[in-house]
Amino acid sequence: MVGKASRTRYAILQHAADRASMDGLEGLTIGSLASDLQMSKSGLFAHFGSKEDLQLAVVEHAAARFAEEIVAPAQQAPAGGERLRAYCEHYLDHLEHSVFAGGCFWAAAACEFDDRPGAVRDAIADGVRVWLAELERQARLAGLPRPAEVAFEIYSLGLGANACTRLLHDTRAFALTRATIQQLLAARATTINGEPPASRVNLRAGE
Amino acid sequence: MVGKASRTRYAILQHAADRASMDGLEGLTIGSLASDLQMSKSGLFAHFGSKEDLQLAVVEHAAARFAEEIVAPAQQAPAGGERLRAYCEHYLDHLEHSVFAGGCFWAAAACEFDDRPGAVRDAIADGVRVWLAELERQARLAGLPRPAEVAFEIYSLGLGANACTRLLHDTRAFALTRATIQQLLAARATTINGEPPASRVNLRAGE
DNA sequence: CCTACCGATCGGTAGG
DNA sequence: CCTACCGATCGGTAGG
Repeated sequence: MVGKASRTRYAILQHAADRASMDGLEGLTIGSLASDLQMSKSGLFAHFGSKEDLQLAVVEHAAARFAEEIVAPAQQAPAGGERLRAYCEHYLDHLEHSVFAGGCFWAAAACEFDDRPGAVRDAIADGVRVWLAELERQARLAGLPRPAEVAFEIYSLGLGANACTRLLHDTRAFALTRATIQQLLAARATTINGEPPASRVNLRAGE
Repeated sequence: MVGKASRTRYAILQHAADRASMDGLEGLTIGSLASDLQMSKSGLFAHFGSKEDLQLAVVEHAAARFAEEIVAPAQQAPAGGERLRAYCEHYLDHLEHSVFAGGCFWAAAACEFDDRPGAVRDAIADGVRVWLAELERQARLAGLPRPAEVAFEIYSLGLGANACTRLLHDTRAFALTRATIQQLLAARATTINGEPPASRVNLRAGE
């Protein structure tokens, strides 16, 4: 059974991740979260030992949501190039439908904590590393040359899409990102500068 | 003559931009800035009318520094593809040499304010728009197809390079970014999907 | 989960 | 540019 306390905790984390995607993890305050959720400050605080523990719990929660909404659905697509496209598509959908009110939680968290030492930063960095490693793995399975470059490019385009839509309110950003990713996967799969891809056939598509 | 007050103001803004690149514009506090600069709170505050005015002044200062250190030096290169490469090179140098202690001020500011309405956000968005428009202009002068895509890609790779170095402390990020940009400019300049570039010769190189 | 409270710090002001 | 101060809010605690 899922206890009342854990349901309350989930509701706190969901709301906190939403707020953090807009105002940042440091912008979260125990007082304003409590008033949003109609609890007392100390009632909310009792679920966590400190503000840092709250921030860590929010990062964990956001990782679970990312896995649920972007990584898991893409497992339907065969490994390699098609799964890479599925990741991009689900990521853009996630942005387009504003799963978190402030766009990509990870883009916001990475920028905010990239110069602050501590456990929160380490947790955010781990999440980003896992994502980059998975992109690189699929690029390699797709037989694309320089898979680390492909992973870096796709990751970067995600950051760009998030920035263009959130900051510039540029509605063309989604189409632009889709076109750019199509373009880059096509270009990479083509012989360029005399370096053909290792294989055009996805040998491990069934794994 | 440059008055004492304006020199003090410059010193405040330089230090504030440095701090903001690490802790964000909202993380700036009048008290900590004053103590860093060995002034009284109200002494520092007197240079600005409010915290928001201070943030706006910091954004303006950062725009001037970006123009000085990235845009101006690249004017040495001929317009078009070479200038695009020069922009990338100077941007990466700017990151590599940590002109601001926390890496790219603009990447940090864009993430932080992308969901907060107000004058500060508008100023940041304007700065980003100017940069994207200049990248697109040079891509067009270079005769590259889809200049808006090229601009978006280069902008995104800058965000990626900043994130990889600051958050992941990944020292390969600079080389990876340089390689990726070389790759993308080469791929774009090549006939792909039956669409040749408008012109391989930079007709307006002398402008 | 609550009320009631703590010391510290916030942005900002008065008056010089 | 300074000292001295304001009300509000911060993270966190005591005690229940």
